[in-house]
Amino acid sequence: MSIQTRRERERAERERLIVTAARELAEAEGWDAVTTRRLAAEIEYSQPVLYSHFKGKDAIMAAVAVQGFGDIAAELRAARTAAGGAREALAAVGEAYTAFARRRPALYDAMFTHTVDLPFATPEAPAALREAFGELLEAVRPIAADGDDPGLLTETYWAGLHGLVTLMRSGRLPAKAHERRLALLIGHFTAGAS
Amino acid sequence: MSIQTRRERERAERERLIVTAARELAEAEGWDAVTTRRLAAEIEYSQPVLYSHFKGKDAIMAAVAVQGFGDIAAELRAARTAAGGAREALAAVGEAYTAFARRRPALYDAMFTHTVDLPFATPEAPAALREAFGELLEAVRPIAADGDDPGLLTETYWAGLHGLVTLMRSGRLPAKAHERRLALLIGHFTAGAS
DNA sequence: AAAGAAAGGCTAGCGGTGCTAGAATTCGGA
DNA sequence: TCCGAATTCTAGCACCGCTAGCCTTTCTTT
Repeated sequence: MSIQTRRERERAERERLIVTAARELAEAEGWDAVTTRRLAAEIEYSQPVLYSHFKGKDAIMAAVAVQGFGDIAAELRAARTAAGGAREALAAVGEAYTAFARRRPALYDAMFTHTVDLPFATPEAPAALREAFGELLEAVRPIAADGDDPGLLTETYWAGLHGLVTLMRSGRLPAKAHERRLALLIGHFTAGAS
Repeated sequence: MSIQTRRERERAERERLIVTAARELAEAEGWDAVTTRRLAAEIEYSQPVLYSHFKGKDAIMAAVAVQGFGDIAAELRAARTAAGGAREALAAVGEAYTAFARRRPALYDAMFTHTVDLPFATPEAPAALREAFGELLEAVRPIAADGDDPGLLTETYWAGLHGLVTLMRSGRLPAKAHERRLALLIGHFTAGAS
């Protein structure tokens, strides 16, 4: 049994190596630079090894995305719990979200832009993903008006944040006034709340 | 001179043919199906002909996008002018925008998702693009509070709409509750307006 | 009308992509 | 020590965007 477990351990380690290499390469040079050949060279194995771990390149990106959900969940939680009132918490979470997107664009793309076959708004979604959404939800819930579904309101707020960062990163919105736009979004969502 | 003008006319016609073929192919089978070989076959010329009209595939997509801006501008204007009050106009424009995105996803991607080197928030932006944004602006302006920059508010509203449609189309938001999310977004933007 | 010049489109090919079949190698167990 | 099984690699497929250079067609000039 010991040999078997060692093999499995080494295999898991190599899988982590692949995901880490993909993430670092993407963050350093963008996803276009992450080719299967390049990635194979990076981990010092041949290309087909990648396919014994993942179904294809998209699956590798999905694994990177899951890592990212863990990261952003932690950052959102830190921002939320450090804030004073409900208004401040919503603003802090919004700022943390857009800051994450701007600081780690490649990771953000894997998580929210690239087509990926991860289950999202279902119970089968990865734990890290549900946790990240949960942080948004906890920040939105206190400012939800009576009769508003907090989940739907969170999705709408999330869409606003997502739209801001994607339009800005593609050059369709000038980065200059980002803070003011974000303030407008937050202001309209907190209008009439305590 | 007549020969020269005939040549130019034929050349312009062929250019239109390329853009139309690209748009139709993209709308029928998605942008992945739009390869230079496929496109060349569609217009019954060889590949290099494409490059005598456009710098590359991205430039063809940009040309398709510009067509799309004209389309959406017309639809937004129709929705806005048909609406009664300011609130209704904002809602109508929002609904028209998301309906356009859902009805013509490939076109929407070329316009708002795909990386493209069109100038956006500058005076050099294509006329159709500025017109489309202008329609949004005219719908938002009446509900802007004193002290709010209408342009920035429009950009923020636009980001909300864009976030909703992109997250929904990538499967990250369930399509089911789209109308309710849209209503929430519109409601928060019209809060406190006439 | 014939010859030269210019313009335009085509064939063929380059270097790259994601992915895979099948050979070669390594390694544990008898 | 040898065999069988698991694993890794080499080599290659079909496709991508793009381009060099030949060849045909068309216009201009003598």
